[in-house]
Amino acid sequence: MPAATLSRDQVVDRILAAFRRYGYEGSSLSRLSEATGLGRSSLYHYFPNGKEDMASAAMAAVGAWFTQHVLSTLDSREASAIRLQRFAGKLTEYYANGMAPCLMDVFTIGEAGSLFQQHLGGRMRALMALLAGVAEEAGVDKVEAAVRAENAVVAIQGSLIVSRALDSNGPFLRMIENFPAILLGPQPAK
Amino acid sequence: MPAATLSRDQVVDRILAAFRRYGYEGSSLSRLSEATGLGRSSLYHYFPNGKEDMASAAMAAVGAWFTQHVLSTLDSREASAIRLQRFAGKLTEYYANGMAPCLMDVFTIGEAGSLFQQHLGGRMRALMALLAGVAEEAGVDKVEAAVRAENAVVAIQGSLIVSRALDSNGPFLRMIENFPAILLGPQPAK
DNA sequence: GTCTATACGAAGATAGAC
DNA sequence: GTCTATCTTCGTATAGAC
Repeated sequence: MPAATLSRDQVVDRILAAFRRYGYEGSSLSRLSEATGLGRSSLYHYFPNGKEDMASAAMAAVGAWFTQHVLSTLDSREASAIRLQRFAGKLTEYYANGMAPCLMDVFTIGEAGSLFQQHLGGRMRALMALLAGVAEEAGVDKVEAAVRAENAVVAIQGSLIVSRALDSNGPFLRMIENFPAILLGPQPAK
Repeated sequence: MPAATLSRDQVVDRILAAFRRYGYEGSSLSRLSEATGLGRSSLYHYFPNGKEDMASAAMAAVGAWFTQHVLSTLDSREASAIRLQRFAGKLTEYYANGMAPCLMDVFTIGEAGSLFQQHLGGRMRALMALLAGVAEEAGVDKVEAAVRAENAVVAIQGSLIVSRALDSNGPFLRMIENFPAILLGPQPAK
């Protein structure tokens, strides 16, 4: 019933959603077919190398979305705290308030790990570098900024897992609220 | 070739290792058979309900190991900081210096999520309660102790993911070093 | 581009001999 | 308890018609 004419981008978005939800091995072609409304043959038309191509496309799509909507929030002339707040807001959107898994987590498990580890590592490093940059601009020492950027991505990923395990988005939302302080604070005192 | 006579516990340990490494869907019976050195029939002899039974056994095994070796470190009359340091040491062991995934992460993905979410939630809550208790004993306010316990498990889980994504255990080891401070510190200042 | 059909192996599971 | 054999369904992939 998703029927009719989905653009390729829309197809990839649905594939991405399936991978995030079911993982790489858990996303069978049947599920991907169902998720996109496309028959197997159509899927192979778009992605000649099958599942691996679909996963690559999903990675590329999430990369583009992140760059456009999330990372771009860090690139303005406003105060660091404001930018980080906007950044956190976009994270909240992307992670569906903390209940949607991160592809960087899901794809480090199982076969996908070996297939995409390098790519994932690059993404993670790039994100950390950007966040460290924001902290530095706010006057944080270079070394300390790198530490805090690492703490920030650790907090994002960890809060997603804990939220899923508890089936409650509390941990994620608390992380989001505290997010600017992770990078800028000398300690929010809470 | 692992051949001969593995005890049931040893069998379960190998099954657990496979699940942590390949995830639930990624751990096919073939892989589990190979990992244990047992044929399919033998696996079904030990685990009549197949893969789901194996996963339950793995969860139970990791629970027992954690209780015996990790959680027990929190239960002494020594200073909180000392206990947390020992706790962190055991975590390091369990997570193989940060390079072995956590079952709580892996089993929140895909089908395993629906099968074991409740169990996982209970474990996560129990762990947080214990850690919060240690912080309280050290004089941290009850509400703040709960927040810090949550931050602690978030840091554990997040650092594992970031370490895997970067293919470097740096993030995990830094988290371990800082672990007591997460619960006790008014801020380690770095 | 999408459909139907089909191939083929893998996955999960069971039966029965030993 | 383990082995061989078997069964069924599923997963991945391709061929060829429309």
